[in-house]
Amino acid sequence: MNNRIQQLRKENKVTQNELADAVDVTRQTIISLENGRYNASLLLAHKIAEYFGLKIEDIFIFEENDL
Amino acid sequence: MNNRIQQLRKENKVTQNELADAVDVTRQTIISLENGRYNASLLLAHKIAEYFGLKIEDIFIFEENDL
DNA sequence: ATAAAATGTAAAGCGTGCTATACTTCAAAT
DNA sequence: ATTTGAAGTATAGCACGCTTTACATTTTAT
Repeated sequence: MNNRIQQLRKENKVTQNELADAVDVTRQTIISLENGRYNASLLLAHKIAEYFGLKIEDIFIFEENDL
Repeated sequence: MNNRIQQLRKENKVTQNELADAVDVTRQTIISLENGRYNASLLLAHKIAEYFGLKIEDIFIFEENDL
């Protein structure tokens, strides 16, 4: 599963630290999400979507391989 | 976090088994989700939303307590 | 009333989301 | 040139999503 977190972060000029604090996780979690090491939990996905004022499906990209 | 899975399932006359098969998890997983024992993963939430033709946020209800 | 289908409970085990800590690399600013 | 901030890597450890198996209860249909 891919996501647009890094892109949105840069568009909004937000650092990993700021985003991490805003959604209440560590910076490592944001790094790992951006670099595709694992998927967000539903709750974290929701917090991130809310932070950017978007829907979950607008940020997280579900592909065939995710089946 | 609450969800409308059971409600949607009954409205659409779908059994737990049918839904479980459709989204490729076990029946126990559906039961546990409906009874609030844990939250779905982002991927499972997406599959369930897709199954019912809805957005994730239309099915999973995020509350203040989920902070 | 009885059989079958649907829903539920319990518990052990595995993989992964997330934390915590520590160290590294690169870019920007002074 | 050196400091500072932002981004990255690595690793050990805990919590939870999900599976598996087995059994119990409730609902539906005949």
